[in-house]
Amino acid sequence: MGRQPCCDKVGVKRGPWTIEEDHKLMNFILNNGIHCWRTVPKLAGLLRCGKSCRLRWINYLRPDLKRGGFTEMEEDQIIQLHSLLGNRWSKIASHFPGRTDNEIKNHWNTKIKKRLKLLGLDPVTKKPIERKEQVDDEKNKANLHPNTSKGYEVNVDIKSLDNNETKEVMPKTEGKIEEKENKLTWDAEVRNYEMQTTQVDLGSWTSQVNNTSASSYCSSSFSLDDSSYPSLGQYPYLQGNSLQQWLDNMDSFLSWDTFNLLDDDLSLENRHY
DNA sequence: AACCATCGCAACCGCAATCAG
DNA sequence: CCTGATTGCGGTTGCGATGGT
Repeated sequence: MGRQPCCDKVGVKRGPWTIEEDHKLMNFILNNGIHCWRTVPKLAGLLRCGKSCRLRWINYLRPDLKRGGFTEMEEDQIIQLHSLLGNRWSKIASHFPGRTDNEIKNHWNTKIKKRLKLLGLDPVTKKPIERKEQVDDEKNKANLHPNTSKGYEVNVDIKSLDNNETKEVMPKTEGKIEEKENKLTWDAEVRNYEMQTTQVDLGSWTSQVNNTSASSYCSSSFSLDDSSYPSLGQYPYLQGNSLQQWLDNMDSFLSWDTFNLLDDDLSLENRHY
């Protein structure tokens, strides 16, 4: 089945967002919630496509975003999760409240990969690079995975982490991971990892994510009249502040330190939008 | 000072998954 | 169940910032 473009690109603005546009989008979402991304730009008075609005909100405007560099602990956790999950950035990001998949992906590509290489480790296998090359040679000989030119994402090897036999992660370009067949094993694998992880209370985090009440403001299907949909009051750190106050602060929101300070005091709710 | 290379990150693109009629 | 619409995701690109020559 073919796919329509998300919007007709005629008359749709592209490129970097202006502060004015950000204000409009934020104002709209905080007042009305997200009913349907496709209608958001029209209702908010923006010449953007819904997809662009969604991305802007998720990656930049959401109040619960944690800005600032990744700590070494976070990096280590990303590396561990990546060895389990591969390039499934959204899954990885779900373990980092306030972080976006885009942010983690960028950080991985620009920093962590380099860091691992400096340590003489292959970013994918976390094994010494020499050994990886050997493996590649063997693959070439066997004429496997012609798409390796696509990059590192095709070689996720989590077998080395566990003796179970079913959790092989296939490259996306070769077809989607056999998620359904392997789902139970996969979930168990991730749970196992989470139980082993002591740096972050992943258990409570995932339970938050699974908690239906917590998911209420993350739902993408609510009506504009529905009191359960995301609104200003759903963001704990905004309670007590007027929308105008917050928007005023946003005049200088390129400096996100304000949010980071708030983040220190308030535990953030889950972040699936 | 001017130019070039590299880096970092926001934003875009296209596909797959999911939803709704 | 089928089909079209919408959302979510991961890969990639574009560009401003920064550093080096």
